[in-house]
Amino acid sequence: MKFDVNAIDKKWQQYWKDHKTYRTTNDKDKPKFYVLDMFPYPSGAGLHVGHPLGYIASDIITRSKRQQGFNVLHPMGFDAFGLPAEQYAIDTGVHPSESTAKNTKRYKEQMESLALSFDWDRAVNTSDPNYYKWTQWIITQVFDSWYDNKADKARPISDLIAHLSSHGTRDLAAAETEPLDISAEAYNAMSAREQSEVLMNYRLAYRGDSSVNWCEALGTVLANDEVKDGRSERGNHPVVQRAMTQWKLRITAYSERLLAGLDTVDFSDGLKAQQRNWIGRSTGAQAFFDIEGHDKQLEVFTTRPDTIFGTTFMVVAPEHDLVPELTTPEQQKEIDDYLAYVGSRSEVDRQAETKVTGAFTGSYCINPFTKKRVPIYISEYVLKDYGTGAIMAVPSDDDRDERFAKKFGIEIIDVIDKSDYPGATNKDKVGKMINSDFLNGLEVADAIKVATEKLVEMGIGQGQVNYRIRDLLFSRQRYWGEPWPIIYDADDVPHAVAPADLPVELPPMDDFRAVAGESPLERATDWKITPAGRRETDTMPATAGSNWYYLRYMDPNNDGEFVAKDVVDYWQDVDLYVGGAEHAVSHLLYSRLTHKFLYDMGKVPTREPYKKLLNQGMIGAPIVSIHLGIMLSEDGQRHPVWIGSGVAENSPLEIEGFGKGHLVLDEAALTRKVPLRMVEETSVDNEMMYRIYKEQIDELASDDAQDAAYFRTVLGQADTFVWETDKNGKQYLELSYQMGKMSKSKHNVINPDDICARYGTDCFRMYEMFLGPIDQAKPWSVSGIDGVYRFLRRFWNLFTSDSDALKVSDAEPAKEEMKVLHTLIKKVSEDIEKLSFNTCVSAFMVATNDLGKMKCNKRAVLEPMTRLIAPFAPHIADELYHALGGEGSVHLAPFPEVEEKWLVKDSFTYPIAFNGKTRLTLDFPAGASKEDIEAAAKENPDVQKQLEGKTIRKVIVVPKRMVNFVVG
RNA sequence: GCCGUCGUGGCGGAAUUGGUAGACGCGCUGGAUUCAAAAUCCAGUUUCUUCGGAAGUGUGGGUUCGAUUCCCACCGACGGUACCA
Repeated sequence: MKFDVNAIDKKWQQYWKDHKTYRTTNDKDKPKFYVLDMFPYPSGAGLHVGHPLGYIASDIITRSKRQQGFNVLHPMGFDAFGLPAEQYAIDTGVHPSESTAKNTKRYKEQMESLALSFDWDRAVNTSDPNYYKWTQWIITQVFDSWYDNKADKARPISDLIAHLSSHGTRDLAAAETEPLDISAEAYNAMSAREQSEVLMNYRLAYRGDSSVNWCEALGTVLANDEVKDGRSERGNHPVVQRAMTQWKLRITAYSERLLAGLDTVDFSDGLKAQQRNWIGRSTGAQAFFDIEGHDKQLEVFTTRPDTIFGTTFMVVAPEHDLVPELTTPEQQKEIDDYLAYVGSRSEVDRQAETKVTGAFTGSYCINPFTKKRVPIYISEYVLKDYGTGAIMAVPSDDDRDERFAKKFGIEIIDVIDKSDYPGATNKDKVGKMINSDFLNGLEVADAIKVATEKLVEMGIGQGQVNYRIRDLLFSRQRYWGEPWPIIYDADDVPHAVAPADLPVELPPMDDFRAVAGESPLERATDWKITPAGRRETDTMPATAGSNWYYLRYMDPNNDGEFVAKDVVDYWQDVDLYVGGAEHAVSHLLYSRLTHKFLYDMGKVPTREPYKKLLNQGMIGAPIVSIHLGIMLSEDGQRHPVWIGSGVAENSPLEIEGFGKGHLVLDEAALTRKVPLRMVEETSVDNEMMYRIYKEQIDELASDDAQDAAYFRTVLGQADTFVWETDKNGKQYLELSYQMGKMSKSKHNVINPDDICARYGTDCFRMYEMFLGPIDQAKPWSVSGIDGVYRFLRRFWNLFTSDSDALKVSDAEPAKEEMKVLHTLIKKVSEDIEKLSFNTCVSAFMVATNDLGKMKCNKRAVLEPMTRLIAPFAPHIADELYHALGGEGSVHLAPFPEVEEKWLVKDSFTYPIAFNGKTRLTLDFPAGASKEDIEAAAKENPDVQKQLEGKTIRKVIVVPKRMVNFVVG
């Protein structure tokens, strides 16, 4: 029996594969537990050490639940559609289906070598037609549905058609793009095309005009969450606003339920807050202002109807529909100039500077409360897409309105006396109303109510709730996604493709470059034209496939349904979902939406897809840089040189072959990143340092690794090195470093394969868990992994003799030994439940150290330990379990249960504190009463010494905790 | 600006309901073993100290017999978000 980690890894990985140890059946007799990892997009770079953090954590939960008798669903799959694969294809000419297949294979191999206990027979791939058939089926269901606000659920479109043809829009409370007023007669008299347009106003998947994020470089529109700071999240290309007709999902119909559902799930507060912010619910009032000399009114949304008396001007968005009508001839030029200015500014410009700009239209509104004329301006600071695209401006109580008023010389009327609330800002919504006629003297909260009632009474407004969230843009003009399963007939009326005709497969294409905002599928003419009409050529975004994948794992090979009813009734929902926080809004919000829709359709039994969510923290790595300087030699020559990070400008230098001189650092003294592998991590005077040694560089000549080639290129950029010498006489350069995200371009990616090959998979798994709390960001550092390796070796040594032979005794274990075992079982069981894996590893170390000191080799202690450590170190556990004569795999053996009788203590060690400061400890029997302890403590000579010359004012005794003397 | 998370030795981090701050590991120091090295093992390692002790969990206050933990104010780091009416 040898502690050969690589051989043990290989042996057991093969065993588990051969025996299908992790196969999960839909066995309804056992209690279920569903542990899900966010499935990855399989990129060409493979996994780095940051990825497995979550995978290992969920695997530990999975294995322990399995050992506890649960039927555990723990699947993995691939989010294979999407922009990156397609961009890669365009860059390299490799078809996305090919690169995806290759990367998927690599990911699977890496995951297998990490001993992640997935049931690979249930794997899904979103780009597989057998999978996206059901993605398309779901979207046809969404297309053929509308949202009934009265029933507060989605209903079939046929119900809506029946309603429209018998009652028109009367008594219809539906989620809609815009309010319609159509009689039954009018509806029935419409052409098929016109009726279809009416239905589009209500469908949950609909085609509509709007201003969208257009990315020229990617040739497609993007959803709001795919745009960051006016640039595309993928590729960092500029994004502009453009009016286009696009497919959308009516997520706004579900705003309220998406908010309410957050209270029922176990997600972190931060994540819930992010979703709430994204939905952005705000309560206020709708109000209509008369426009002087016009029939039309200007509609605004305000959260502060109490401040209408302070409204001294109006502002509408530059893109607002009424702008042309409002603009008077005298103001035409000014408005045109301003619109031209706005048009010239990109999203990035607009966000970068928040100058006060605007222009007067020449028109006026009438303030409904004061009856005064208030001028109407246009300005960038009012957004077309929020509220009604128009505001009533109250310069006294809104900072932006105030800045605008000051710039344009508009009157400011104070309407709120905040003197009772020192330090209150406008956002606090507090104070007493002044200069406001019937509102005077009211507190703001009351005034809001009264003012809203007044608006209703006057018939010019009402209370209203507004949301920031927009309908979800669900079209992409790209190739690598699910085609929208829609066919337009001869009248251009869209129809969902019948279930029997799904999937609508992607046509094979070689050139799928997007051209001028047109989907590449437009060019697949044979595919596009069908007997029933022309196909929709837009594809769906990557979220389409990932929105519902957790359901497909339950029943991955079902040809007749996306998931069978009895199966989903058994598995229900995800008990624990593990993944990165970067999906806080997009993926999690959209899959919650899909789930709620399926719930309305009666297809899933639960209201929320994910019960509990765990976000693993990012693992950072040092980005190490080498410094370039110039040596100005005495003869005036300039030589670029590599120097240590600590060498200051003007330091005298002397280099063989270059002569004497001094160091110059200028703009060109760039720092170059170096691959981590070439770098030595050391600690000098307790300071963490990174060094590169001369002897390592000398070795590079014989190394043909990619890193080395890069490094040689870097090193070629200077004439020589200015070496420093350490105490052993070795020459080195000191490097500077900072912590950062792992990325290929920073040369700080650490591949788990390398670590596993060197230390074994079990060591890697335990080390990742040992790094710290799972949900916190932390730096990767190789130092420390040796400690975990040593621990595993010591753990192994408990079972073996010096000559590596199994040496386990059947003798009765001592009480102390059983206490160590059960303390460990208790700690590990509790901490797994708390998702506190780092403390589990510590507990294993403590127990191993203790048993090592006791020289314990009793089977009754060691055998349960193999079952206990199995979720963490699956290979070594199975090896030792079998060595002890275990049958089957340790991973199907019962998880040890704590026996409290071994944990009962006869006595407790009490800290004895004086005025709260602990000075000594004393042992008292476990059953001792407060009085006994106090009396015994007072008699103790050490205590008396502490009490000398002092008066005891009070003695606090907490049994089984501590004793505190309050003295004076 | 707003929302959220987090501040503990040289480093990663631990500390149950408010009850011995620094578990465990790394690193470092000294020692054993060795021809030597690696590996392994043992001891020490918060800071200051007049060697009696004293201080100490970002800063300043508060509650308490007792605060890393609870409350208030502030400072800093990270993540998200932003003319959102």
